[in-house]
Order: sequence, then structure tokens, then C-alpha cells
Amino acid sequence: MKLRFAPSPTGALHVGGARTALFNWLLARGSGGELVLRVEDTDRRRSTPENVEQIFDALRWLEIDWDGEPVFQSDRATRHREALDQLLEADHAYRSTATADDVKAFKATHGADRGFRAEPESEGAVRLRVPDEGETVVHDAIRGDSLFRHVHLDDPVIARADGSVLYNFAVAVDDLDAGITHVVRGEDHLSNTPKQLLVLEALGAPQPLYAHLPLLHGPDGKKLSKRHGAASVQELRDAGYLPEAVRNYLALLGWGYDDATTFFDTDELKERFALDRVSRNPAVFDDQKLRWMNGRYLRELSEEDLTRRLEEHTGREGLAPAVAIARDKIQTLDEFWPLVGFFFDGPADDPDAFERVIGADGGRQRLAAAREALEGAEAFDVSGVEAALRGVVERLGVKPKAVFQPVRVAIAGTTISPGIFESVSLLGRDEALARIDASLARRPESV
RNA sequence: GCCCCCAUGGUGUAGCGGUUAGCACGCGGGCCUUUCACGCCCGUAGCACGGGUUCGAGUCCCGUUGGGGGUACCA
Repeated sequence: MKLRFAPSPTGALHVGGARTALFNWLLARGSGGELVLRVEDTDRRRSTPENVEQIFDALRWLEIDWDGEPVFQSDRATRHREALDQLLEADHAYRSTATADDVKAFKATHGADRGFRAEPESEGAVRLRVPDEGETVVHDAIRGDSLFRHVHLDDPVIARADGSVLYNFAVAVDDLDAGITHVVRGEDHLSNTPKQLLVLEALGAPQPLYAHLPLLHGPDGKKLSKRHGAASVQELRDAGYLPEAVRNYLALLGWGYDDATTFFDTDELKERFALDRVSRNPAVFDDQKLRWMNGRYLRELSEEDLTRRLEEHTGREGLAPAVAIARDKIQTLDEFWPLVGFFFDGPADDPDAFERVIGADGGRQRLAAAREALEGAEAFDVSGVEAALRGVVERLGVKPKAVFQPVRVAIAGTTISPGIFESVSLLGRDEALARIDASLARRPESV
């Protein structure tokens, strides 16, 4: 079994493309087969080093590897020319100067009864000769057979007048030369498959097995794009998703193992993934479910591992203690800093929270009482802080919240933070007292 | 316009002729509780429509509608 992943080098690796890469990779790695990478760009207009490196980088992040050196389609011009000459000589293709407008005009008069056929000329673009009779059947591992009648097909242009070849021709030749046995790609290629099959046939080559994956859509049913949030692997990474979670989620988009299993590690995926259980329906990329899944993966990481990733993601160091008390509250790496930044950069500025909690009736008094208890606390570890603060609650005869929230706002600046005892303890006595003092001094007592 | 693909709750899916139509996300409620989360429990919501075939259809066939893709001297 030999497969290929052939991204268009536009820079961003779209999540749809990532899923295609993943499925190819799972198939190859699960069967001991081979996966090659080919950059699709017949004239090399888009495959700039930057674009190509971005694609490779995204694949590496997902831990999708390939065999051998990546092939650039544009480096195969000589071979493409040779195959083109072969078809021309055998009269499987011919030259024509007919333009898109000519084709349009032809179709306007003939409708569905006849595909476009041009008159052979001595110059112009090269068109493949589609037989007048018969049909080409695409045997698809996911969809079964799709039948395309030749009368409906136009003679497709396979090379420009300057001799450079077009995608549908190049891809067939490249797959043939590489000995690709399974072509797994997006459904947007299904309608063009007969052209590629016709090229293969004219070349006297065998057909690979095709499998066309359902397309991915945004929540509005339209094609997934930037405006739907993270539409590329790069954006997913920047948003703080874990590669293993993305892999698991992507695998579930259009594929399922049974009616109960949701979580698969990569080995299970490789072992269980099969084309015959791939869905035919287009799927909507649901970032809410990805978030949920990411949170689950996050919580399974060891503290060391999570800390390392968080430090890498935030560019900060010494995060371990904060990770320990905040890890259960985040779904993505991105959510970490807003929750714990106050430990390192001082309290957040949320005047509304201050007013509501500390400015409220008796807020200052309770905060002052808490300050006193904290100052006199025997130990300043988590249980020491807890004992001190709970003591205040008891003495004042109020709800725990009435004491904890003012302290929280004083040290964090907002009403949201990790556990209050853990947070105060981590901050340390001096800093905690200083922040409480700053809050108490913030505005004169309103009677 | 023409060609091709697709159709189970809001979303991803299970189902492969007889099920109280299952699971997960989301959403609603509850428990837990110092905030936010996590976790746990309960609940909400679905076979696009119309014809067939059959004793019996979400499951098979046809049509309609809807969605998507292709139709480039793009990939």
C-alpha cells in the first residue's frame, strides 16, 4: 500500500487538508505502507520556501511524518512533457486554440447532449481526447461507483500553449510514476477524477484505488474559512490546542470506530482506522467539541509535561506552582494566562469587580478582618491560609463567600481565580498583605 | 445551465428490514462548592418531503426539495 498527501502550498494547512493528511498517514502507518509527500504546484507560483515550510511545520506539529524527500511537482516538468508527447503521438490528445468562451458557446447550444470537442490544430493548448461513447466509472472505497458518461464530458485542457501541464494531467502522471496504490483526498476532487482516469488509461496505466473524503464546513454550512475562527492547523496551535487532541478530534470528523468510543490514542487510531467506516456526509467543524476534548487531554497530561507546554506557549517561566492549582480550570493553553497572570504581573484591573465586591456594604471591613487573620496566621501554606480565613468567616458569622471574594478581588483584581487558599498561599504572605493593603487604601471608607 | 456527491436532534455520529432510534458535544436543571471551572446526576432535541417495494422502512427503489462539489490555458 502506497499513499500520498499532496497539499496545495498556500501556506496555511487547512483543517480539511490536515484531516486528509491524517487519514493517509493512519492508513500508511497502520498497514506498514508508505506515505509520500508531494507539493502540488505545476508552475511553482505558490510553493515559496516560506509557504512550503509552513505546511511541513504544521504536519510535524501533528506528528505526521512522511517517507523520503518531499517531491515538488514543478520539478517534474521534463517527465510531464514526455508523457504529454506520448499522448500527442498516440492521438490521445491534440492541440487546439479554442478558448473558454468557445467552450461556453458550444455548451450553450448543445446543453447536456454533447461535451465539448475541438478541432485539432497545429498549435494551442493540449486537450485530452474523451471518447464519444461509453463512460468512465470511478470506483470509490467510500462512495462506491460513480458513473460519468463521456457524452457529458468536455475534452479537458491538460497543458497550456506554452507546454506547461495542468494539475489534472500532472497528478495522474505523478501518481503513476510514484506507484501510488491508494488515492485518499477531499471530495472536491471527485468530479475531476474521470479526467485523471482517462489520462491514466491513455497512458496504459493501471488505476489506483480512490477514496474521496467528505468536505468540512463551518457552522453556517458554508465552506470552512478564516471567519469561522481557527480554520488552519497553525491557528489551532496558536489558540492553545494540543496536537494529540486535534488529531483525535480530526479523526472523528467523518469517521467513527463504533457507537461508544470517543478517545483514541494514536496507536489505536492506526490500528482501527479503516476506509469502510468513513462517512459520506459533509461534516461541520465544531470548535466547542474540540475545546471539550482538548480539556480532557489537558487534564491527562503530567504536571511536568503540561508545565513545559504552557511555558512554551506563554513564553514565561516558573509556571509549575500556578499550573498545579489552575490546570483543572482550563480547556486550552490560551486560557491559562488570563487565569493566573495576576500572580506574576499583579492584579488585573477590573473596577467593576472591585466596586461590586470590596466597595459593597461591609466589604472593606471583612477584607480588613481577613488581612488581620492572614498576618497572624501560623503557617502560610494552603491549610494555614484556610484555617485563618475560615476563622474569619466563623467570627463574623457570615457566608464564606463574603470573606473569600473580597480577598480574591484584592489579590487577583477579578472575581475569577484558582482556589482562594491556594492562590493566597502561592502569592506568599508579604505580597498578599501588600495587595490587600493596596485595595483597602484604594478609596476612602464610605462611612 | 450541465455533471457528480450527500441527507438521523443545533453539531459529530451509531443504526446495515422488526430498537422505548443509542453515544458524545452543546444547551437546560440539579448535586458538589469560596469565584470560575472540573466531576457526577437528570433532562432537552432527530430519521427533510412525497410516492413505491414489503406483513413491516431511518434502513431498499424512484421522485421532489435542500446542501455541497465540479464544470478554468487554478490546484
